[in-house]
Amino acid sequence: MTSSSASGKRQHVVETAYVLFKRAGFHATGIDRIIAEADVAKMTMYRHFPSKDELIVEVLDYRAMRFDRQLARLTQEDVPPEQKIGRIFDWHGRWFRSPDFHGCLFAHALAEFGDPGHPVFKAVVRQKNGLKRRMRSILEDMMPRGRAESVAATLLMLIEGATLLAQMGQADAAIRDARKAAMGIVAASRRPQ
Amino acid sequence: MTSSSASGKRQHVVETAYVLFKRAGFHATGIDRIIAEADVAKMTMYRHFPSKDELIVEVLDYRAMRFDRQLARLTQEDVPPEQKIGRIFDWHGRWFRSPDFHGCLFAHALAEFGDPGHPVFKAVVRQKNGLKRRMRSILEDMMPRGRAESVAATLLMLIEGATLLAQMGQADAAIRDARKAAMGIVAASRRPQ
DNA sequence: TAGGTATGAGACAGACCTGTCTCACTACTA
DNA sequence: TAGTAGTGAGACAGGTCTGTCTCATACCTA
Repeated sequence: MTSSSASGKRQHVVETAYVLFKRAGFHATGIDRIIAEADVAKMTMYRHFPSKDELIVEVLDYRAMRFDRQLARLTQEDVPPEQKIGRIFDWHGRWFRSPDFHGCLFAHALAEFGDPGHPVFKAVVRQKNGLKRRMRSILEDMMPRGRAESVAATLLMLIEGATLLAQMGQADAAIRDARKAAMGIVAASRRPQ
Repeated sequence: MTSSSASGKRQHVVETAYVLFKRAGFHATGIDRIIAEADVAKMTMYRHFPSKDELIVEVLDYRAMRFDRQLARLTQEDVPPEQKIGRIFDWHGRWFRSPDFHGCLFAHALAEFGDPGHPVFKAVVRQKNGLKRRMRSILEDMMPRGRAESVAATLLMLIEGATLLAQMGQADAAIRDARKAAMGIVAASRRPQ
């Protein structure tokens, strides 16, 4: 990490904070810990982010962007909608089995910042709605708009629930059951009524 | 609250802590806040609970017990299994609409205590497995044991996902879609294959 | 060379954290 | 009446928290 890169330090702080927040949570991770791990001066951090809360929002937005990009790449290919949905669930299954899986950072953020007016809360809502919107647009190719919204919400619930069960050590069964239920719901909703 | 009741203070601390944890989270709620709200001396609290972590476990176990009791009462009547499952979802719907709903305290605890070896983590797993077990035993009256386990896990995921969406302000749509999906899955699994 | 920008290092403030300790008080019981 | 258990009030220790401040240093560019 050379100091010449325009905002190298800034991004490095975001990524370091992400890892720490993911492992230990938001309140339990102090600024001192973040700057020590990132090997950055405290003032460097505070010059880029006016407060810890804004750093948290930045971390969440950054991860949401990366997640959305992966999702887009995963579903851009010209395959049937069912298969696209299947790929989303498969992707989650691989995520659950990844070595540093600690549950959903956004769900955790919602747990620690439950005030709907808080910027962190809003960042979480943005991400979850983004995922739902993406699934809905896939489903709209095979069912009416209103039905697609309902089915997308249901799939989102299955994904969120599976993520929670995966964090409790039931990753394999969770993704299997969730995927099966999802495919069943999608198949049952095929065609305009 | 008379001081004569054997463990009146103890239970009062548990219930006060529950309200505060629910609203603000675990790390964000300090001991000082709890004893001030409960109007007890600090030593009174520390004589009953050796540490904050053990108080948290006590709060979770207490809430898990109350929840399980309500669930038992809700499903003891002699009605078809489908109807029992429907009642569980309806109960969650009412919970989502209750004035002081802040999401699932156990899911929040999992977010803040992600270490599988931590007593709080274990308390969460106990509660979630308890809910799953109860649904499984209902389902076993209408489908094979292995199928009941899978369906119960799926219903649990729907409930957890619906709770998260409800916290994000989509309570009505969430419980409607989750209930509908659940009833569909249960109906599709009826009879021993 | 001169100037501007980003950074490093760390002291510092003020608040809050968990947990311990002492001493006095109340209420009940033997 | 004497003793015991539970409690209240608050000081206290030692640590951590967020956020601010100063001063020195490195680097790039004009």
